[in-house]
Amino acid sequence: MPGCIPDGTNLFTLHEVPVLDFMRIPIRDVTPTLERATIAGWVHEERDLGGLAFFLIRDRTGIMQVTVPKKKVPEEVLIAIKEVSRESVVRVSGIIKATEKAPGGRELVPESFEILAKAASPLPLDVAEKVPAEIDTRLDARFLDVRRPRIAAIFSIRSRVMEATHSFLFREEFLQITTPKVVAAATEGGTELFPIAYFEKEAFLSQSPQLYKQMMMAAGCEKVFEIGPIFRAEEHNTVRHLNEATSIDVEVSFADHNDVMVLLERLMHEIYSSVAENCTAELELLGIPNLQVPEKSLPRLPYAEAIEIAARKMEEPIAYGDDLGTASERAVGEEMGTHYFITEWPTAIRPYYAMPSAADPSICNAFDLMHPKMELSSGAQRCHVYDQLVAQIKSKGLSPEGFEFYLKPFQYGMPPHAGWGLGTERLVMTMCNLQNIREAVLFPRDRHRVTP
RNA sequence: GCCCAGAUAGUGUAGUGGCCUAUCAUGAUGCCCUGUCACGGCAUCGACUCGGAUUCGAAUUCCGAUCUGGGCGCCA
Repeated sequence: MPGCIPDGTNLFTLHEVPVLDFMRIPIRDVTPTLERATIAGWVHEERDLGGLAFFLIRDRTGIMQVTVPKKKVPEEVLIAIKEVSRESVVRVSGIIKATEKAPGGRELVPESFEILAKAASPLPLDVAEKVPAEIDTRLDARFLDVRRPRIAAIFSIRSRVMEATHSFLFREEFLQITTPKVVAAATEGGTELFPIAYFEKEAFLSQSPQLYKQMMMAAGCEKVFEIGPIFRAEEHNTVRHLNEATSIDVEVSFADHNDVMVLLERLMHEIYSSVAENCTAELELLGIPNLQVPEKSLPRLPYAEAIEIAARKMEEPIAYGDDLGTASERAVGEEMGTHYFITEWPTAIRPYYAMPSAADPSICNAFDLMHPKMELSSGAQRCHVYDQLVAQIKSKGLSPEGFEFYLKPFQYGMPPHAGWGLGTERLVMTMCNLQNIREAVLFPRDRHRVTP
């Protein structure tokens, strides 16, 4: 069978797609030992030397050279290679030749060269990366941008991050849930919400699944997770904020902050290990040949000590009770040199739902997971005692009436619980050493961008 | 929300009042080339965000608009 290799690795035969016309071998699987092959992909580069022309054909699995000795190929092939443009989709069949002169030690000499879809020119950006493109140009033509192997590698890694997360949490017997993204009111207060038109009612896009996760604790589910979008209507303009982000959210019953910190550091270790093991080619493309896997156990840095470090290393004064700004985060991160937790936060600067410490109610059982360059996750043991929660809402200057649907489960048997939310984009960004968080999302939503 | 910066061929850039019918690279088109791999050579094509002002003269200075990038706050 032409176009099929002996072990049946062909993608299409594997899935028994009856369109035999498209039978082709993934480029990665074209070895010098094959006699003939059909490949399909995009024209990455062309080099015409006169009597001899070279085409680099790229599919998802790799790039290989098609060599055209013009005097030795059919007339139709000559017509096609004259007509074809860069980034057109082609299907090429012919003889495989082992040769040291070609990348990968093999080349394809075509007997047929079909143009399946011609690409217009000029291209909105240079896929072969001879000329760089700015992030804005790239996002406008994201489909072309992602054709670049280096960019595709980011999303391959992101996919692996999500797979590792699922697999870890399922192994830990978590229940995967999905909760509404259209909500009636603020869940945490503070951050701005996107209002939406919802028939005759007022509604918003959800900024966090937090309250729903907590309700699932009252529902007796004990261990739940959700990976989904969160929306924040802040008009920030930075390389580490998005208005739509993907949150990995976890909530666990009969657990405190220490338990879920252990869960989080184990997850981080597992994600990094999985990427290091399964994404070697992608990491190589991104210039990270040796991905540093964080230790299974990460340092716990009490907030008070973080403030001390920041105060020592920074020009500007900072005192206990202040929020850690960007500069102080970096100063502390530099000192720590690894992922770490900031623990024992003052109750005054954390949300109403954080559980105050039994030993000292002025600090609470909240924590942040930090990468040396930025915050990745925040979490806490939640307050599960109804009267105490109402009191805390009031002490933050909020009105309990606005939290009726949230408070109700706390009156009918809410177990003690704790959880966290982890920013997927920030995780991928820091892991891949990306300079802009928009690199870590296919179609970012920022202050100015709603398309594509 | 506050602050800073920027906008020149499809893409990435040079340019600081006349030397700009605008530089370089990449690209596209045509010609030459049988081992390229950032192929090479020759020729051609293609741009100053918009509006106003200053000036003999503006890509360049000023004002306004539009669009964009970034810093801070806050956060994932």
